[in-house]
Amino acid sequence: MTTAKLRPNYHHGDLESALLITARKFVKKNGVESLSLRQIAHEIGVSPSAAYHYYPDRNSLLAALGFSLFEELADYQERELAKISGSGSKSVRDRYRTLGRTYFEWAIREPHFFNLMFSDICLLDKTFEKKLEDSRAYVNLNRCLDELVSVGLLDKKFRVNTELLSWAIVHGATSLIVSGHLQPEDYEKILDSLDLLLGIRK
Amino acid sequence: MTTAKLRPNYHHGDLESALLITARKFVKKNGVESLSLRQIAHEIGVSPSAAYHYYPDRNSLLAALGFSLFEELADYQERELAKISGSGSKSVRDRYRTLGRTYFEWAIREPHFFNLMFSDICLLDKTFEKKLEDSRAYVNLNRCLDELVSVGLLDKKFRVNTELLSWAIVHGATSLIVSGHLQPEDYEKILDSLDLLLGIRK
DNA sequence: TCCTTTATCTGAACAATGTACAGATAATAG
DNA sequence: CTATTATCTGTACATTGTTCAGATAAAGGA
Repeated sequence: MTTAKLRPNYHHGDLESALLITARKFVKKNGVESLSLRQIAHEIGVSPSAAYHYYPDRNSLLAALGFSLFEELADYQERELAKISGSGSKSVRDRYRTLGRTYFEWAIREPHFFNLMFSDICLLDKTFEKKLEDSRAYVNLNRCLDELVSVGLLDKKFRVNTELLSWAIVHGATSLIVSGHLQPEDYEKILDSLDLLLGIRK
Repeated sequence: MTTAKLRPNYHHGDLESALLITARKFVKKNGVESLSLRQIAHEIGVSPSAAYHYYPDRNSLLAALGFSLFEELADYQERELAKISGSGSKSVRDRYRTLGRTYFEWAIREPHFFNLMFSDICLLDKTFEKKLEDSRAYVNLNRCLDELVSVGLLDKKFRVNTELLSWAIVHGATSLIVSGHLQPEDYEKILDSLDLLLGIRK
């Protein structure tokens, strides 16, 4: 505490990130629907309308949170990737699997986060405009697929939109499981089915 | 009109389905978030609390709507399937493609419906308990894959969880496009990428 | 040091919402 | 014709997102 204040939160100091952190806590526990700006303000110790100095409305705060969650996911993926050393064909294959597995595990662990990230709240947000090509997760996936080619596990002539296909499969399996239409054990089944079709033995 | 009434909606006659139909209209236009029980009641010409005789709360009405939308999707798919006659390898292949294409087109045309169907509002609903195996769309997919085998387009030994894989790919592509992370034209790219890997020429 | 300006937050207000509940009303059965 | 039951009303309450005029503290200039 730098200075003693009569009203410690009148000038909070970093209300913007406090809002984000508290919003994250609420969404993590009970999902997007349950998030209340007033409850957040109350928890921080600030008036109901204080948030409007930083976010024009409730959805803008949620969109900002959604954007930061993509960064969190990429962080997690990169931490897990770092555990796999080497550049041999086995390591590259491991890294490719890890990208999918971490995506899935993240979503299972934090389904409310996953739902926010792909909800229409985040759809039209300016923050997302730079989009895909700059997204770290997407860059990592493309790099990994290129490594699969250079290591001989994927023929170069088949490397056409494989990043889109990979994402669609992993995201589709994950989404169907998070939404309760498939079971968690189906994730492996789906990947195994693909491997079988592609003639890859485990 | 069977009988002239002083208050035509006091005993509405079929309020339950009127609620569903009106809820459908609201969700179709502006999505789940915007749905208001009071607006629905007002549009039907009934008091704000009338709905509670049929649905315990707002989410229950939405879940019932979600369930009916799966039926609608299956209806649409079956109408499109019926346009393809014959049982030759070309017709079977067409039918398989049609199942995916209709899923995708339905979602693009009615993104708010798609979002509701796979939201957690529908997650814990009793109506969904019979689940997958009874779902007409899922039955149709399995039947189509079996036809692919019997017609020689898919080796029997590769027919392991291919219904899960097919659903994951189509659903994943669709979900990423509906949520704005991919573009509509990426749907074909994803399917083409898979065909390329599987050695299927168009 | 004092005064002005600017950024930040308050507090009261408003309309809309989901939901609960006691009672009114109409259809139905005896 | 009457009693019963299903269906809907009307009122009420707490909560929410959002607005806006004004209070407060910090920063900058003299």
